[in-house]
Amino acid sequence: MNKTANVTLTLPDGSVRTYPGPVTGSTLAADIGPGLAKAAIVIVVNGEQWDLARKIEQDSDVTIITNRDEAALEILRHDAAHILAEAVKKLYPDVQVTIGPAIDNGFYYDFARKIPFTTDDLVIIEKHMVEIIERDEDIIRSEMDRDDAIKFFRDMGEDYKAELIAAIPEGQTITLYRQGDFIDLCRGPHLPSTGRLGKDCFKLMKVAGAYWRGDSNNEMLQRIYGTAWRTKKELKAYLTRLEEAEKRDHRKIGKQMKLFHFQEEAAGMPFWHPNGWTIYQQVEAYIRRKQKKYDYQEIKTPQLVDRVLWEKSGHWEKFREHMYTTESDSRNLALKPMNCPCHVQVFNQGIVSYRDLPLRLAEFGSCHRYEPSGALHGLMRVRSFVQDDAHIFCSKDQITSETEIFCKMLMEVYEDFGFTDIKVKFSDRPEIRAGLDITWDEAENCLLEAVNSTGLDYTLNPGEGAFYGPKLEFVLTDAIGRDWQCGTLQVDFVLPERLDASYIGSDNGKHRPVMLHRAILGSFERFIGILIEEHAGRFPLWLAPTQVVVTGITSDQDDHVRKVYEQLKAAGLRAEMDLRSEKINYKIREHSHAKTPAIFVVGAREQEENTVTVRRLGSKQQQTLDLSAAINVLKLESLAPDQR
RNA sequence: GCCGCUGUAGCUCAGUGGUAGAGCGCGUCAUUGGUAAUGACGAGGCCGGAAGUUCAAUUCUUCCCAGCGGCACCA
Repeated sequence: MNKTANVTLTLPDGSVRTYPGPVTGSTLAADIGPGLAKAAIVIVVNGEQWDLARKIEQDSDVTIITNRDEAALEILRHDAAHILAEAVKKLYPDVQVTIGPAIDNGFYYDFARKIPFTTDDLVIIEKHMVEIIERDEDIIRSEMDRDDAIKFFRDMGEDYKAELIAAIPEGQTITLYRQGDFIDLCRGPHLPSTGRLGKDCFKLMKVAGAYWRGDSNNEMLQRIYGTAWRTKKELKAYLTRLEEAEKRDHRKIGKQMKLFHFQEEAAGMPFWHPNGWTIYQQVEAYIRRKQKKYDYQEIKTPQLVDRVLWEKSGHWEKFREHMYTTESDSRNLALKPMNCPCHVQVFNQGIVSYRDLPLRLAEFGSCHRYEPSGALHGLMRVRSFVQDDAHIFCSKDQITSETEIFCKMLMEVYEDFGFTDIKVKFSDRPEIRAGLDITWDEAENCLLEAVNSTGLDYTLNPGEGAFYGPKLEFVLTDAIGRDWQCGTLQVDFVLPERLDASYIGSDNGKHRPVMLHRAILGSFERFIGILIEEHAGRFPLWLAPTQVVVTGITSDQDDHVRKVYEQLKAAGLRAEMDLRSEKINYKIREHSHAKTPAIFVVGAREQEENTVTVRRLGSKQQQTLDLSAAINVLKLESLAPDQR
């Protein structure tokens, strides 16, 4: 290449700068202005992020990324990971560094070390990180030959790094980054120097174990998590957000509002209390109405089923470790972990005609799964749960229309619960699966065609299908931006085959039906957990365990309070009364804390006029209404969204 | 299941090698008050379970169980 050739850089606004030879991003930024030079983080060269110090030798389209850009976050977090690694390496020379990527909201780094880190270590490491930032070391990129790099790291005693390099495909450039005397294998890019990460913009959060390369057969490494932001203010906002999320934690609210509890003797299996069960029943009644509307038939199937059926269905082979079993009458029985094989048994009774299809069988099926102890998490991951499960038995040419109808139903349900931000994922065949590849080809094509015809946007989730078929997964986003996968639709050609389901077609011949497994809420337990966190316990009236509390100003109104309470009950409202000889302030405070949506206060005046003074949760306003008017307002509002 | 941390009154938590304490809640009594805490008194604990060390264990050690934070798993 001609060394003196001009290099012309084109900026996003179309302006052009020409240099007499290779030029770095730093130089370009400085030429444009000192402000930009200071704020610049990396430069995007023809769509690829480059370090500012890297020489651009060809004419290129470039964009300078500054610390004001969202894209800066990832780079900065990645740097934070390197700084963490340098600090740890310095403080604990016996560790081996492995990998340390940027993640949502922060970064982590995995270290191989015999002794685990303690939270005290974190404080020390954090201090040392601040020192590294204050030293403001240049971060220097270099390239190295593959074999040299492997030897280089092996000689340093960094076997994990050597293993990582060995796994990089031949021919790919291996880049190293050096800051001071710390060198790490890294794709980059990085900030120009360690000082560019604000010393008060990051925080180490927690230590945890993590398997080397994410494989539970491998040894466990020590992972340190941190968070990093562009400004101190952003960091603070993030920490506040975490605190807010913690206040919504359904386990905490579940205790406060007496919704449910767990105990050792039944780990992972909720005990529903009256308040929680009220919510549960509302949700169930709602779904039952929806299913009726969409022509589902509800059934109920046994809890304990002979192992033979699970062997036939294929579940035994894949999931026996996670099934509860028992023995009785010299039969091996398993508590059902799912409902589908039982639903096929219902389908198989008698002879089904093509005229009966699609046949939609729904069950609020109570299932048990022996989940690994470490997976349990409040209501979100339990060992006993109930699904809003249903199986649609149909012919192949009904898959598309059934999918469309299901998607419509699901969207209605989510909207009624207040979730409007829904993502769809398409999961195709997993590595371990049942059925022939041609069967999978067909199932995947059918489902793809179906989802395309719904017009919904979806993303591909490769290899994440169920073992018997591909699936759509529906992910909703809650009030504080967290995603929850709830709904699912799975196309299954395998189970009908295995359990020998058939129907008589118009040609008078025997045909295999297709099974569509589908759920909208997923499990009631988990969905209610999500609702608790979504609403932070302040449920809309139709779900609230207690909808209204009536109380008097003095005990002179006790009889009247009882009458109002009776009228509320007669109106079908979930009412309570509070006759304690406490001051009104005290009672208001207490019922507000209990998140009761409405408080009716009746004093001498209200009793006289047959009115109530209404105070709604979240408002300090009060309004005096005729009793019958107040009851009507609540009655209307307490209707479920599908009943309005 | 794996790594780490935690387990004390109904709840939230303090504490100690010599068998325990606070606030809230709960009960009793007084108080009858107009929209986020009226006061006094009182009752509550096998300090997660089992072993071990010790004159003595809630405290130290080991194992188990459960919870929490991650990892892995999730039909």
